[in-house]
Amino acid sequence: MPQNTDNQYNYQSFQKVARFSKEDFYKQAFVEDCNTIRIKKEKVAVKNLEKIFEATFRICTRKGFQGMTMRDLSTESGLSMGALYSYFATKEELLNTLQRVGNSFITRVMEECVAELTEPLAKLRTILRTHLFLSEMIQPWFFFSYMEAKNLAKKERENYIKAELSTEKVITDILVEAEKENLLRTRNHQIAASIIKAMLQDWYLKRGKYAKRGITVDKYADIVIEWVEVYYLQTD
Amino acid sequence: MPQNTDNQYNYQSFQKVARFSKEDFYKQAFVEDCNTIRIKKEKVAVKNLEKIFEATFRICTRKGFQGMTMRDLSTESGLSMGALYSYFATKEELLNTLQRVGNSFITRVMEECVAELTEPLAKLRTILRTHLFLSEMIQPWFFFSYMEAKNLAKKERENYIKAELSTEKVITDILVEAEKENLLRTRNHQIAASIIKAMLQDWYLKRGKYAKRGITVDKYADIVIEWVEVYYLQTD
DNA sequence: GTCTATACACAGATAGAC
DNA sequence: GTCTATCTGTGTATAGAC
Repeated sequence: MPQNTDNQYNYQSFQKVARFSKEDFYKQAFVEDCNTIRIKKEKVAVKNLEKIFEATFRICTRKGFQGMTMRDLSTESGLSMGALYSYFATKEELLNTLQRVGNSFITRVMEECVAELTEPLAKLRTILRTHLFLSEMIQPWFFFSYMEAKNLAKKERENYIKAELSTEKVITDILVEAEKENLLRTRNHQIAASIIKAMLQDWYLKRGKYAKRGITVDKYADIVIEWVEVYYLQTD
Repeated sequence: MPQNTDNQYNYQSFQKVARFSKEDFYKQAFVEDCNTIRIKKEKVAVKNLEKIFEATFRICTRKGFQGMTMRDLSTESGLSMGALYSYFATKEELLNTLQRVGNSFITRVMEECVAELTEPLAKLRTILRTHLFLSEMIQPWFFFSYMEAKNLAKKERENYIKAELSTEKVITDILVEAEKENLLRTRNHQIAASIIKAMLQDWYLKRGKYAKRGITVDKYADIVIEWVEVYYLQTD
């Protein structure tokens, strides 16, 4: 992971220095599911999983998972109906796989990003930036995951909620820690964390709007951090 | 409309003093669509529209509009399949109607709420509170509208986006006006408005979370306004 | 104005050839 | 490992009785 001594930590360095990329996402999908996937050649499977996932995101952005038919997916991915079903048992299974793979990918990256940091404010800034950079890198996944969470089966939906709250908890904990070291004002940190979370989510939910206005992810990160700092560093 | 000389403006007074309520929502739906609705007795129609809309919200919160079948809707609303189809021509038409009615209702209320106010900061606070109170009163509609916007036909989807941006524009304009009168710091008001919009949306998108934590809409309004004021009134 | 019964299109899923 | 052809259930929508 990058040594995030702050200023030089931007989206470009995140992509370069980090030990992961979009491709790892699909490789991880294969490794996690290779027992249920009928195709055994890793190279073939990873390539097709990428086609399937990307096609799913494209279609679902327009009409949602329930609105996507397997024939849509077949056309858009370039695989036949039969081929599709050798990568997952049912349509619902595809949804579960997508959610699970994304969540474990994100959890891993978020944990790695602050592993070497100790100073609370640096940690806070890094967490916020990393979350935004991640949601920039795999925006379609974040959007999809948010929009389709309600269609998950019970067990998988619980996982989703756990992951949601865990991000918020990470932020809350850092805020509490920073206040203890007198680096921040006294505030209701849990509430603040959920407001901050809302700002982070807006990035991947309204990606098109920000793109149209020429706001890059680095710019947006600066904006969020500015709001947080003004809120927490303001002197009366 | 209430004379919103601020402090006493809360959710209770919003409901009491305002010239509208949840019931008006359904009445408006009938008036707007009475030419396509085959049922001519207003009392019957309004009562059934309420059943249909409420059932739609309940089902779609769980499985989305595409996931809802007409049989689901028939069961949940207590009307037969045949009866349902005398209120709208197709399933898609139901979606369009819901979006349209909600949008015009909201537009009307938001315009009325600041009609008698001139002081920019009072206007700002009132706009923010009113938006939150509205999304509290018809939360299921806000949630539904946000989640299903992508399923709309072209024309109706354009309307949705227009309405979205219009809220943001109203906030931006007030911020610009307030800065001109030296009531606020110089900031990028359009960006600020979109951050504020994200906070407002979080209320209806994460209603359950806030309820679980005992945060009322009045409390949440105070929180949002605090963030905005700290951001805009802070002195260097 | 509301119901039941039904048409018929299209969805998810699979078998078996290549 | 991938394809085409096909089965079967379920979806939207309507006709016509009450």
